Amino acid sequence: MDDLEKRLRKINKSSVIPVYYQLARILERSIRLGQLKSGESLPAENKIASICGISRMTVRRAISELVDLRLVSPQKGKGTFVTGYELDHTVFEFYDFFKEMRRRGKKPSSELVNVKIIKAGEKIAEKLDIPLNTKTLAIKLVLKADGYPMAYEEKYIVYEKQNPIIESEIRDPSLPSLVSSHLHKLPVNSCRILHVTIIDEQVAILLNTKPRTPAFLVEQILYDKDNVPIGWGKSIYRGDKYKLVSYDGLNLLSRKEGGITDYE
Amino acid sequence: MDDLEKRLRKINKSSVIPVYYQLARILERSIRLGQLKSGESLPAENKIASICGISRMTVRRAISELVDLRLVSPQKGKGTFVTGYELDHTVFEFYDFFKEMRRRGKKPSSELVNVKIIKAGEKIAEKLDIPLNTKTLAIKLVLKADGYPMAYEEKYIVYEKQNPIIESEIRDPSLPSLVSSHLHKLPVNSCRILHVTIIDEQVAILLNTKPRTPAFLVEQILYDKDNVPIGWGKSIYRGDKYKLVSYDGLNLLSRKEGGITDYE
DNA sequence: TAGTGGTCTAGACCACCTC
DNA sequence: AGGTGGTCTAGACCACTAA
Repeated sequence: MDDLEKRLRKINKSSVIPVYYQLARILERSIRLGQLKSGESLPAENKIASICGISRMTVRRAISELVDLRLVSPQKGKGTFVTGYELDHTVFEFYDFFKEMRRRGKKPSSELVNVKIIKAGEKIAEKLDIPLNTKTLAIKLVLKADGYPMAYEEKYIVYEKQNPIIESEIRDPSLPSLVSSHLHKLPVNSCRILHVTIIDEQVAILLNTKPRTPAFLVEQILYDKDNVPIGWGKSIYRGDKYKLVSYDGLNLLSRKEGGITDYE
Repeated sequence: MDDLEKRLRKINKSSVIPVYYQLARILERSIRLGQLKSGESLPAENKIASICGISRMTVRRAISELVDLRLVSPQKGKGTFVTGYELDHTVFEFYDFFKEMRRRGKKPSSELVNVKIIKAGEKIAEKLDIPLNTKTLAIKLVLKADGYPMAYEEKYIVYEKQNPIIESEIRDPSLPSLVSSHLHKLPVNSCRILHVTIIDEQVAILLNTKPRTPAFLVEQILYDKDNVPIGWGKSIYRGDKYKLVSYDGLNLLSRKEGGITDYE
């Protein structure tokens, strides 16, 4: 408590480092190192402001960073309280295949397995909330990084015959861009579901791997602004080539969250 | 452009809904519905302020929400620009087993498979960065929800003989709390890795499932404030009972990110 | 030089909570 | 009534960018 006050007084108002940033780091350290314990409250905003000799708005800016980090939660009329220890809450970021590969410095490409106009079967009809046998554009792709097969993807969108199918768009593995270019409807909401699955024999051949190995399955449903489903896709990522990584904690360098990375 | 101005003028300063919130939603809609396109810039902060008749600080508060949503990225001296279409960036939240089950309204429990002091083998020695054969506390658990086995967990921490092992702490499936109670060292950083795997025969028996079915494998490494590893654990979650769900997009109700959910 | 975003101030009023 | 966080203002100075 008293200890914290000492540290608060060390804030350097004429530093190039912003005051709100210095303050946020002081408070973050105090919490993460256990000097401010879960359930305790921070000093009042006005008190911090007067201790540090800064404006209350600057204090609030610092505290809002701690709120974003879920270290602290303010309660109107009462105070700002340190929340429970948060190393057991993790966030995994997940990017589209092309973005992810570019991020990793690898060259993404896609190979068309086939494109068909099909009549919606039970599963597709349910996912897209359309009648059975509605004409549906079905696209199957193998996704590669530096020419090496990494993932397999199936995408389904309702077919509009007036719109030609452009191959370059089909090969782009982003369902949102495909949907918006074919349907001229904007996907505004998206739901993604991450499952585990086992690679079957057909996909194993396409991915040049053994059947019955485990894999990530990412399902994506896109909705327009009226929450009508307009596209559905599933992607199978080789389990031997992917993992999702996430870092949490004090050190700034490791705060950056990871995404899919090589698994070796 | 002109259209946006019209909407900006509609802001109601005497509403119970905060001005910054109204403004953030107007800008968010304009971006998500494609009226403000990727690469375009928002009106300058001062301009928005004068159009709406509000303070620049309030405008900044609104824009900072869009930054958090990754819809927009401000550039010093130039302007604030709409970023690329972001339905292809997903965040999966992941909670500890106990927290997750309570969130779902199920009663979590754990069953000890065994607790041993072992000599670190190659794998553990490498993960914890300790010499081979160092005494290590090894804990194996089955995690249950409403009595039904859902996950299997192994945890390893360096053994300190002066600290007794308390069963209630062992059964708590949170590695951070286990480490801090046994070692009296605070875990300050955490690294989690999400893999896919296949359940082997021994685990299949414990989880009352068939062997060779797919599962999530979550690895966690904990570090103290000097970035020395102080605990390692792996958890295997039944692939038929888990999925990670995430919603993105315009609608407020669906903005809330999902976690692990039942898979039926 | 003019315009932009980044930081910061010193107030203000409010709703909420506790006493 | 007094303290707390939530919102908002009307300025200010700065560093950066572009013409």
